[in-house]
Amino acid sequence: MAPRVTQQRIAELAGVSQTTVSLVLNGKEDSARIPEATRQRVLDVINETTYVADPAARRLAGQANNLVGIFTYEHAFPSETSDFYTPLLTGIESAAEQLGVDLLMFTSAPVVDGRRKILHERSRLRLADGCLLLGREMDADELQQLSESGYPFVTVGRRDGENIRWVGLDYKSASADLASRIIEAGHRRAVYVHLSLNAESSRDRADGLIERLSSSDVAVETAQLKDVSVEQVLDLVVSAGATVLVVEDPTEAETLHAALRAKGIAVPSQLSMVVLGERSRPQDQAIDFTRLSAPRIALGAAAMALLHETLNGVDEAEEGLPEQQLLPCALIDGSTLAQATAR
Amino acid sequence: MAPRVTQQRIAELAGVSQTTVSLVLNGKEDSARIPEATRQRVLDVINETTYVADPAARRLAGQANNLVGIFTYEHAFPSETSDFYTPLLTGIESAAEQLGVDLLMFTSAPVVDGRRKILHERSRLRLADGCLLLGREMDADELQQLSESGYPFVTVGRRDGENIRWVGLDYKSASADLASRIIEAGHRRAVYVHLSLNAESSRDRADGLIERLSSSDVAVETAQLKDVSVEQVLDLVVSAGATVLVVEDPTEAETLHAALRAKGIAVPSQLSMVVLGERSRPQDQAIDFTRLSAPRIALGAAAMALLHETLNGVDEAEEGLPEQQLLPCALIDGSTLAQATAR
DNA sequence: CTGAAAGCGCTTACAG
DNA sequence: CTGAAAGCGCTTACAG
Repeated sequence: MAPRVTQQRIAELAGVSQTTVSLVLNGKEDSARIPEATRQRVLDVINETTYVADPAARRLAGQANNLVGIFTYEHAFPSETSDFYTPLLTGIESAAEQLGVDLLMFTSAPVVDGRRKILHERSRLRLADGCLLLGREMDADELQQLSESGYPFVTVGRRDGENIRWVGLDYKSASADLASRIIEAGHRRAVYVHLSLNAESSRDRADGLIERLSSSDVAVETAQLKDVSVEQVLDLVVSAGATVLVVEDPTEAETLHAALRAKGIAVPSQLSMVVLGERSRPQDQAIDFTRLSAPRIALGAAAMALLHETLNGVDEAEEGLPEQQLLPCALIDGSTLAQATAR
Repeated sequence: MAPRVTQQRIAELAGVSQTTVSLVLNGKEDSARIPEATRQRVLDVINETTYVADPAARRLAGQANNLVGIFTYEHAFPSETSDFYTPLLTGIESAAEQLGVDLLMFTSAPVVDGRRKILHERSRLRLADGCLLLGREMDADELQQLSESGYPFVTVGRRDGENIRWVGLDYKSASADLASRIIEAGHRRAVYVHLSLNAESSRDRADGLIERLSSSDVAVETAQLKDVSVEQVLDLVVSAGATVLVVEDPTEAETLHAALRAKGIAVPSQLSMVVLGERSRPQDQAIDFTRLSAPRIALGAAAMALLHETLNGVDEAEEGLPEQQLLPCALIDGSTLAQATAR
């Protein structure tokens, strides 16, 4: 392998000192004013050699190196999770491009039980200036520890816990609004199929939905597909006398919709369905559910912007971003919520 | 921000020198043998403080960077291109994880006319040990220049040009094999709808298909949907008297299939269809085309492995990987290729 | 067995 | 205007 090009080498080629090269690269306008001729000579050599300052050395010497880490608790790219991560990464990528930062994906973090550990013996988090944390569920202790270490990070999604910067989605309000529509349509009994409530995003949805429904005395039975079968969910719908089935996860919603069809139960004429999320690619939206639509691309971009501000300070003209921010979700009418009818 | 915990600090707490701490952390068994008692005392302090060695400093002191760059010519994550990049990134990610390297996505490269330039003024390519290049079409000059600079890189996909390391897919053989099936089914006239032939992958498919068909005197008319409308393609099929429509891109194939259905032309009873690719997610495979299936996840992983070997040398026990390698594609029978019938 | 010291490639006061 | 030098937190010969 060719020996690494260093500032020292650039300096020799340009006939200046290593300090001058560094100054040309990072020179604040006010500090040392290098004559245009010298400056140009150095820049020419740099271009010829495609030299780039060693990020590790820069960092050690106390510089930000425009490297933002991305830590995903699960594999980021497999298709099973791509619905979750892809839109977030889309937003992050476009914001990163605009801000001129590169993205460091921490793929080397060991995966234990299908999840990555942030803080492990060989954690390389500090190679990046700061880090974006993505995942449905995060370990609160680990987050707290990271926060106390002073390492700058922003989580994508609301998190419980003190002093953590995040940008999340206002699932609670949107779920409550959907509950209102259910109430207005005259439904009195509902079944709610949700994911693990270990995730803040799932708790927020459950809270918003159930609080609102309960306040109007709508009865809600809940279940997790992790624990019970599709069959059992349908049985629950029948035994509870529910006229509306609310489902958190859009993929599970499609599974349930197919099962209902197979059983000859028509949606929404015999049973209404409301979904608290949607598939990430419009063309994959098989059924036009009455649902909430989360701005996940915007979420990724907003998280990136907040981290960038945390690292580089507030832009002069701008106001500072809030350290914790909830983005509103849209409601999609869809065609699966009908007036309640006696069953 | 809390002051960073350093080896110096650990050393003070454990009552040893900084060197000893370092030795405890990285000590090769054979070099310095530290007594178990000292060792344990140091480890205890490290555990209490959750100390992690600064990777930047480690790197500077001569430890491997373990950073592999990913350069995509277009945005990597938007859903329009996700079918293309996602499976590749899946393979890259899992290989990276296994090899213990992190991934540096060059999102800061300026996008000009929807494509990124590799070599620009502030190229940060050298942040990474080496780089994987992804994209349907690449600028041959740019590639050559990069190659001459001595920077280690591997392209995902076969490339024309000297001395370039790549892992590609054997589209040519697979397309020829599909052509053989078309011939065996008795077809004498075909229409081929392809993408821009600027890409090696498209040229390989066209070559394999057309050479084989021509060798059996099967007539082939070609068209690009970029240039002509769906309507015009259907007209071409009719005017050419084709009994089989071959399509390179699976998404375009679906569009054409829908147009045929709308026109009342049944596939395959009235017109056979063969596709030289497939959607990346099985569940998105709307129609069971007779097609070729490219191992794109394996492709990503193989490219990563080749780059890693380029950077770190050949593993002792192993044989070296070839610098240029074509992976075989599978043929899927599907249900859209039938015996030719007079029209 | 253990520590002082050089050096990795940078940035940034500080002197000329 | 320009460069010598200290220092960032490590690893690793090299001396005790």
